[in-house]
This record gives sequence, structure tokens and C-alpha cells, in this order.
Amino acid sequence: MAEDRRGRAAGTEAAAEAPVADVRADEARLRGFRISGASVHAALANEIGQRIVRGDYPPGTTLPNEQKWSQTFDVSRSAVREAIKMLMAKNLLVSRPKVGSRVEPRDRWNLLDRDVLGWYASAPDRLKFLRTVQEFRYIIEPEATALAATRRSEEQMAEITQACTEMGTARFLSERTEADTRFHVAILRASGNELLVPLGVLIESTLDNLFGFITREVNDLKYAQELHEDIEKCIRLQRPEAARKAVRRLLANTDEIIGRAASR
Amino acid sequence: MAEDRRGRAAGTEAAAEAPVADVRADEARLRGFRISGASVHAALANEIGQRIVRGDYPPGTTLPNEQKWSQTFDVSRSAVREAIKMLMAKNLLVSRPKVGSRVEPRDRWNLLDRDVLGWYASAPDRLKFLRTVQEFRYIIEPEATALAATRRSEEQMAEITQACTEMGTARFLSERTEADTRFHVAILRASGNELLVPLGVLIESTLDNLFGFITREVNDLKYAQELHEDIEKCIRLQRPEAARKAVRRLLANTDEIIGRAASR
DNA sequence: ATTATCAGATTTGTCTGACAATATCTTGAC
DNA sequence: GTCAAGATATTGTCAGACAAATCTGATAAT
Repeated sequence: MAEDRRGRAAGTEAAAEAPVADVRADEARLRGFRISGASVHAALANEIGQRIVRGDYPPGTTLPNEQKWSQTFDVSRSAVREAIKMLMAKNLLVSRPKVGSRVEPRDRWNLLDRDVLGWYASAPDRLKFLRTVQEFRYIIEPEATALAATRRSEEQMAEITQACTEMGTARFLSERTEADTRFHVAILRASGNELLVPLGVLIESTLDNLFGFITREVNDLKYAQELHEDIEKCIRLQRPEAARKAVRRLLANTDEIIGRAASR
Repeated sequence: MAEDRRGRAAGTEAAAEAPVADVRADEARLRGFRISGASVHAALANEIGQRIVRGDYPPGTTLPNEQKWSQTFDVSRSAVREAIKMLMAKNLLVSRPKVGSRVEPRDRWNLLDRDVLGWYASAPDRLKFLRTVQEFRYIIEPEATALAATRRSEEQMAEITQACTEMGTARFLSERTEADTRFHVAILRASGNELLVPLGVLIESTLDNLFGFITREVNDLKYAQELHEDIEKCIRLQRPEAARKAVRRLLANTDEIIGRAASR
């Protein structure tokens, strides 16, 4: 039901023979994304972005040209172009006339972008990724929380407190994870430094990745909840130094969970 | 000259009369960007993005529709769409059929993106921006440098050293600033944590903004150079704690320069 | 009176086909 | 061998059409 679409441009001739199976698979993958509600260009950006981050097209190489993509996925060139523009906006590639779209060196990628981080997180070695994020959190979160302890407004405090209690009363793990994320992001917002807020994607990514690991021990959840409440209390009482330490304890706990997952 | 832009919700007919002059001005501005080498969609993304960050279209409001942009700037709808897709990729807006493109809340913006940061930096209050970035650097750079001191490879060390010496021998301020940026970014790379690298844009932004302030005192440059060399030495000798302190001294010096500029 | 359903209108989404601009590569002249 | 001019491939830009989604308001049913 999908193969009949291929009718359009059998192209010149060469590409038509060999990659038939591949093309089928590509289409299937794209359809798979599309039915998940996204538009064509979004699904394309997702697919191509994932391939780049995954390493299918290493930095410095040029991607297939627009017409090729358009044939491969049986979509219009406009859709391909819009997808590529999105990836350009994330610094994954640059494109110039006649030369095509070249993958940028990794250290230019906008790794702290939600999508890019998502593609990056789905890389083969998740544990390594998690450890990198955790190291980053060790740098950011204690200081951000200390700032929050001194600068938070009452509204911000209320958000933090609410997220914390909702973590405790959540009845599903998904619900709890959502509140957990909200808790940490609220702290970043309360830090009073706008530049810290975008780093919330890192926390989101960590917790989403961790999602598969936890659930096991009830005691773990209980202890983690205590650690969160400690942090909430430090911010409420405006104790920056204590807040720093409380956050470090929580991160250490998270590290431990990751470590246990790694040794399984 | 900003209040007349507010023609938006004038709705169906009112908007047609008044903004004739504006349209001219808009076109002129766009041409101005275009002759600076960029493509149409890039120039458009720049213009619209800047307007959003500047606050012309506050979060939650709906932008003019695609046809309106296309008329205003006398470009094709495709170009507008590609520009908007770029801004979507930076989380500045979301667009849905029939409802239009809505500006996202500020805390969803990808503030650590190079372009967004650039637009943000050109806001009315540069000093405030600089102070925010500096606070962020205080959090990140000492730790990143400490990590670099323990983990740097020989190649990475060479890069750092080279950038440092080139800072010293630079004959133009622009050259020096470039080497300065390269120095700090090399340290981030050497930290061994990939997530730190994208934060280089912050340093780049700071130094670019500072560009207008310095030059004055030769002694300042000399002292700053010493501070950089201290950092280089700490990394070379693998002294993380000393590196942390050296970076804090440099940041304090930068703060002082900013403070002096502020009081003028 | 409130809710449910449907028709119409508006805006983005997608496709198509054409031509322009640009950079690379090739060919030819010197 | 070097340099210049042209061929060529690829993105950039444009115009116009239709599809899909969703908001609005009107009408009908409970």
C-alpha cells in the first residue's frame, strides 16, 4: 500500500535498482513517525537529525541532495527543505548552492537543544550519556539551587513546594517523573538567571532515561523523596550552602541508581 | 518607531492603510540584511527572530500570518515558511493550521542558541545581559577548567597553549578577542564533557560585547594576559584546584571591566 | 437554557514545476 | 603548467494550487 507511491520519478536510472529494499524501509520508518501525529517536515527533520547524530553521515560529509531525500521518502522538495532548515537552525549542518548540505563538526552542534539531546540520548551507549549529563548536573544544579535559595520569590517557592508534594502523592511513576522534572526546572527558574532555564532539558532527558531503571525498590523512592524535601526545605529557609549539599546528596543518589543499572 | 508596528490585531481592514511607510521601512531593513550576504530565508529568520526576542510580539501572541509576511517583505511564502521553521527549531514559536504561529513562553526559548543569544544580547539593557552571562560563567568555567586540568590530552593542551600565546602576540584587538574566545572554548573541549562545549557561545557573546569596552588601558591587557597564562599553567601542570581559583580571578577581572564600563 | 452537531472560513501544510544564483569541475588556450 | 571561460550540479527563490486542520458561529436537539 505504500509501494505504489513510488511511481513518480524513477529518476534517471541508476538509483532505481539497488536500494529498493532500503527505500521501502525508509518509507516505513517515516510513515511510522507520521502516524504519531507529526507533520511531514517535522518527521523528516526527526529522521534526518537522528541519522546525523547517530553518525550515519559523519561531520564533514555531504548529505544526499534534496531531490534524493524527496524521492527516498516520497515527499515534496519543499518538505525536505523545511526539514533541512530546521536542522540548520540547530547547527547540525550548513548548506550552500552547488555544494550541498554538509554536516557540521560535532562541537558546533547545538547539543543542549531538546531534539538534538533526544537523538543523542538514543545513541547506542546510554549509560555513558547519562554519566555525562550527571557530571554536568553536578556543576550546574548545586549552584543554581543556592541561587534559588537566596533569590526565589514567593510564587516560585510555591511552585517548587507544589511540585515536591506532588512527587510524593503521585500514583504512577510517569506522574512522579513529571513532577520531579517540574521540581528541578522550577528551581532553575527561581535561580534568577535566565540562562540556566534552558538547561532544564538536561534534567528532563536524565529523568526520562532513568524511567526504565527505577520502579524496583520502594525504599529507593522513599529515600529520594526525602532528599527532594530536604532541598525544598533549604530553599524555603533560604540556606544556600545547605541547599548545595542537599542537591549533591540527591545527585549522588541518582548516580548510585545509574551505577546499579549499569552493573546489571 | 516601534509602537506603530502594533498594527497586528487591527484585523481585517484597518491594517491596510496605515502601515504603508512601515512596509517600505521593513523592506529596506531586509534589503540591508540581504546585501550582507545572507539568503532571504536567513535574513527573514533573523529579522523575525530579533523582533520576537526584542518583545515586539510578546509570548502567547500570534504572529502575522505567512501571507502577511510575504507581502510585507515582498518575498515568497516558501521563504517565509523556511524562516519560520528555523524559529520553530529554536523553540521561539509553534505554528498550527488555522491558528497561526504563536510565540512560546520565554522559558521555552532556546536561549543558549548562538542566534537567539545574539538577538538577546542586542536588547536595550546590555549591561544586565553581561552580568547574567558572567554569573553563568562563574558557575561553569571554574569547574570546566578543573576538569580540563585533570583530563586534557596533549593535543588539547597544545591548542590551549597556542591560543594563549596568540592572545599575547596579537596585534589587533579583534585578533586578540578571537584568540581569547578560542582559548576558553579549547578549555571547554578539553574538559572531556561534550555538554560543556555548546556553552562556548556564551563566552563568545561576552567577549564580543566587551569588545567595545576595552582597548583603553594597556595595563589592563597586560594583567588580563597574565591571568590567562596562569590558567594555562594550571592546566598544563594538572592542578585542578589552582585552576579553579585562577579562572575565578580572571572572571573577577572581567567583572571589574564591566563595572567600570557601567559607571561611565 | 444548555449542549451537540454541522457548515463555513481561515491558516498552515504539502505538492508541483519553473527559473535564478552559486560554486565546483572541466575544458581549452596560452 | 597555469589561468580563464564555460558546463554542470545543487541549493535558493518564486508562483500557484489544493489538502488538512481547527476555530467560529449558526442551527438543531435535549
